[in-house]
Amino acid sequence: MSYTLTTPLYYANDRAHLGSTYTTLACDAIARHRRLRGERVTFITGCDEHGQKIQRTAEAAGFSPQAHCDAVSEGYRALWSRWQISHDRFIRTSDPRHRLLVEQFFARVEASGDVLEGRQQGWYCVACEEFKDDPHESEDPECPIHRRPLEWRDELNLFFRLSRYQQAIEELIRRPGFITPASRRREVENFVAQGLRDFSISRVDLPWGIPVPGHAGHTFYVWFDALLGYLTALLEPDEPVLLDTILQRGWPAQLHVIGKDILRFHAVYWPAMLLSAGLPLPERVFGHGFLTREGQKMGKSLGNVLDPELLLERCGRDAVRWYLLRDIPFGDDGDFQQQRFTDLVNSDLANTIGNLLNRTSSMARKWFAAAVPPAGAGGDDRHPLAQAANQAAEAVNGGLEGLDFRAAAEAILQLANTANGYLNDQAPWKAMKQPAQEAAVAADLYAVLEASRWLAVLLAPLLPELSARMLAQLGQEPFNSSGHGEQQPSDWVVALRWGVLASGAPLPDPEPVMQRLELDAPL
RNA sequence: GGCUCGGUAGCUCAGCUGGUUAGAGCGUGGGAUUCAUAACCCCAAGGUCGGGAGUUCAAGUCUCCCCCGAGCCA
Repeated sequence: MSYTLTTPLYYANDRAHLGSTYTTLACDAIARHRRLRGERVTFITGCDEHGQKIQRTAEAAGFSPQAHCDAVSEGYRALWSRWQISHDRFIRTSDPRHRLLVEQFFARVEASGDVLEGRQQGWYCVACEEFKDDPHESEDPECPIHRRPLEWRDELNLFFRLSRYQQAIEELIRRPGFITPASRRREVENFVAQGLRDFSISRVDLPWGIPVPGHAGHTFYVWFDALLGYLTALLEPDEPVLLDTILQRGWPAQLHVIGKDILRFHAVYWPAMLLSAGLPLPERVFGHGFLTREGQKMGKSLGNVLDPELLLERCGRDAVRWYLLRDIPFGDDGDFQQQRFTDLVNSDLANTIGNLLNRTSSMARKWFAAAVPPAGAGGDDRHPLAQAANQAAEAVNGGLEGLDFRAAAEAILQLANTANGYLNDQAPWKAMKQPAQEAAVAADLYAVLEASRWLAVLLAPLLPELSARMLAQLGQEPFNSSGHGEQQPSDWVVALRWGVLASGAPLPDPEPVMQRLELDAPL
């Protein structure tokens, strides 16, 4: 069983922003969850490095395009490493191996008769790297997205015969579950229903690109080669570049996670290209929404960009991951609100979950020789908390499978709430003052400690670090969900059983597992 | 201009095929408690469900019109 998932290959024009971080964090949670369940995962990310926009940005900064891309992609790599992203592959489309693969892919497309010469004439937005259809203003048209002047182009290009795949693509996008969330499907359907037109896959006079074999002066259009990065990424770093090998290395992908803006490339152009090359299609394309900040679009002009580096430094990984995954329905647009961010992190993580573990461990230590108390009835899997834990686990697994992080997070919180409520109802601190209540108190504390352990286990895919800290407080080993190093794939599944904590096992000194966020200034 | 999706308590959102006093979490106010990270637990306030008209015994839930926001297309 192998699961291949990808983030977009981020355009190496500028440094990473919160949006790419968001996408990558979400994919990381999915990848970790799959690994924890024992699946072999190939989690791909990387950078898309060709195109005129990058060439110009590099030139403007006085660098060669390659040097510029080296720096930008290194920035991404370093950032993902700081966020502890568990990707298996980081592909750069300026990698020489990628060029070899693109050439092979193109040869197949050409052999299928899907490459045509044509004249491309029209207004071009370099920032979009796209031709714009019929700008109505006759003079000085602007790109509606970038509000920059469009450039007139009139060139002989190579075209991909997308029109030939009209029917195949219609069938594909009709398939339930191919485009998710379903709300985005209609948009693509409408686009396809208007009739697919051949699109140009090469540019002339663009040195910063992969040369098209057999067509001197042409380089590949950036989107054509970028998507192929998903394939190159699958090859082992040392093996020969052979297109067919990818079928043994995890292609087709199970999931492409992308921002909603590039849905069309992934749901229409990309499958058609694959069909032309005789390769199987990805199973699912998920287009998530965008993040705003305090209700406003983030942008340089507004000066309200939230820098992922800064966020990480001031707030830490757990807090940010939690907020983004737990509060923003994955798929919808979301708004980053600082007040809500700190409220939720403090309430959910520090108060509800962290404090539960802290208070329980503290009582157990105080009254039961700094160890896990005798389980008694607390170890029975019909215990109310055991049932709550099982329900939570089911909801977490279901939620994560369906890419509904919010549902998963809420299920975890519900278990924590139930456990807190149980503790208050049983009031062991009162019972301990009564005679002959030790066994009952022990059972209650055992059950709540177990529930806390389940919380830690269930948090592992979402917040691996908090999970590890909680497990340490319970004297348990953390889970390795990164895919690197030693791991027993089934450990996590086995851990989802009531009664794993061994009575008498020592409990370490309690220490808050989650600090409250105290932000005195806007981020 | 055409089409799509939203507009429900301060905030984030649930409310299936229309049916008792519209729900949850966070925030706010009060109470209780002391095991704990001034945490946990309990209770409460509060919303004419964007506006208007209509269908119906009955509409947040259906129809039409309008307003606002987001998006796709032209």
